[in-house]
Amino acid sequence: MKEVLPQFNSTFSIDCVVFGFDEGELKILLIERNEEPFKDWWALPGNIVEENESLDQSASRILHELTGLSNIYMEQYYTFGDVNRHPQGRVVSIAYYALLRLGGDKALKPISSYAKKANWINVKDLPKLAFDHQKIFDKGLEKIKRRIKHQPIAFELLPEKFTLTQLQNVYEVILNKKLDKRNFRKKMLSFGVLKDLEEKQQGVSFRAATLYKFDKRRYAKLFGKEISF
Amino acid sequence: MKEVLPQFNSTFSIDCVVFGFDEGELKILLIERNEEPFKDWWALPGNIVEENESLDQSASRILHELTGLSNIYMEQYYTFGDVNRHPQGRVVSIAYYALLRLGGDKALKPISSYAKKANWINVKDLPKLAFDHQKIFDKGLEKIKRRIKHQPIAFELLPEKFTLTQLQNVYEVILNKKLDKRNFRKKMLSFGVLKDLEEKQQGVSFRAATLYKFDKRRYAKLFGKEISF
DNA sequence: GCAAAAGTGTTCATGATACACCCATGA
DNA sequence: TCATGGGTGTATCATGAACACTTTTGC
Repeated sequence: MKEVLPQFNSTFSIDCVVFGFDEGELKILLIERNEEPFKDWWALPGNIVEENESLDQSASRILHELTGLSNIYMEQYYTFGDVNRHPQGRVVSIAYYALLRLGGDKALKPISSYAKKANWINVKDLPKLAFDHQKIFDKGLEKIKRRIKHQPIAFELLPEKFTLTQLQNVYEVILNKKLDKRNFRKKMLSFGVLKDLEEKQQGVSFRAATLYKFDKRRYAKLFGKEISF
Repeated sequence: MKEVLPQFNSTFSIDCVVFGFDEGELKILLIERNEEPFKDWWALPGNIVEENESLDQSASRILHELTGLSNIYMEQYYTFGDVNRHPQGRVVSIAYYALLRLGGDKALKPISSYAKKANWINVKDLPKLAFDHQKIFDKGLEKIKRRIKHQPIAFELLPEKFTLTQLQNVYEVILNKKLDKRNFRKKMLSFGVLKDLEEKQQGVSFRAATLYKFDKRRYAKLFGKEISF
C-alpha cells in the first residue's frame, strides 16, 4: 500500500519556542548546534518527527529530552515550508511554542546531546539564529501576545503560588508595555479565577504580598474557553 | 548533501477549506474523490506539495487548478499530523482556508481532474467527509469566526460593490447569530473604511440599497493590521 | 526613619446594547 | 396599495482609562 504515495526527498521537523519567565524577564531556550549545517550557531530546539509519533507527541518528546520535564503547556502555531529554508533538502517545520515555570528547583536536565549546550536567553537580547529561526521566533512571540489577552496562559509562566505584581509583570513583559496597577488588579480579581491563598510571600525585605493561585476548575466552569484578560 | 537527512516514507499535503458566500449562505467547496482511498467520498480539495514550491505557492496552485482563479485570499491555519490520518502512509497535511466571492460570472472552471466533480455545499449541510477532513473543517470555521472580528476578511466574500445588509449577512452567517441592524451600521461606518459609492442596487423589487466598497488604502492607513469588527 | 513594594476608589470617557418606526420602490 | 427590505436616533449600561496616597516590613 505505502508505495502508492508520491514521494521525494523530504521530511518534517518540529521547532519549539520555549518561553520561560524569570525575575521579570522573558527568556527563550536556545541551543548551540553541534553539527552542520549552522554548526556553532544558536538555534531553536527542534528535531525530526519520527515515524510512529504524532506532531504533538513529537513536540512533547523534544521538550522532554531537552528539559527532563513532562506535561509542559505547548501549542502548535504555524508551519514553515519555504523551499530553501534548510540547506540539506526539503524540510517543512511545524512550530510550537511552550510555556514553563523557571526558577527555583527546575534546572535544565537535558537528555539528548545534539546540542553542545542549552541556554535561557532574554528575548530582548537574541543572537543571530540558524535557518529561518528568527522568523519562527517572531511569529511565536506575536502569537503569545495575542493569546495572553484571551486565554489564561500567563499562569503557565509562574510558579503555582504567585503575587499579583508577578502576574502583572508577565503581562507587561509579553505585551511590552506598562500597565496600571490598580486597573490590572481590579480586572484580574473581577474574573473570579484567582484564589486568595491567605498566605504571604516569604523572605522579602519589604511588605510581603498576598499569594494567589489560578483556579482552573472555576475558570473552566465560568468560561468554556473564552475570556478577555 | 541531500542524503544527510533522516528519512522515512512520508510526505506532506495541503488541504483547503474554500469558503464562499452566496445568497445569504456560507458554503464550502467539496470534491467527490475519484480514487482510493475514500473513493466516492466527499473531501476537501487538496494535494501533495511539490518539490519546488513553498506551502503558500502550493495552496495557490491547488486553488487555481480547482477554480481557475488566482489571487484568492488564503491563510494557513493549522497542520494535521496524526500518525494514522492517511491509510496509505504518513501524510502530514497543512491546512489553509480561502475566501472568495461567489455568484455572478465566476463559475468554477476546474483544471485538474483528480475529482469527479466539485460542488459548493452549505456548511450547515455537510456530508460525511473523507480522512480527518471534518476536523480540518471544524478548525477552519472556528478560525474565521475569530478572524472576522478583528480583520477585514468579510469583504473577501462579497462582490466589490455590496450593501450594508449583505455585509451584515456575512457576519451573521459566520458568527451564527443575529445582529442588530442599527448598531451594526453605526459601528461599521464609524471605522471609516467603507466608501459610499453614491450608487444604488439595480434590479430589486423594493427600495434599492446604497452600494459600498471596502477602502483598502484607508484601512491600511488607519489601522496597521488591527481593528475590532 | 527610610527604602521598597503592597494595597486601595473615584471620576470620566467611550463603546456596547436595546429598541421601533417611517421611507422608497416595484409589482 | 401592499409587500419588501432600506434607513435612521436615543437612552441606558458596562467597561476601560486616568490618576496618588497610605500601609507594611526589614534593615
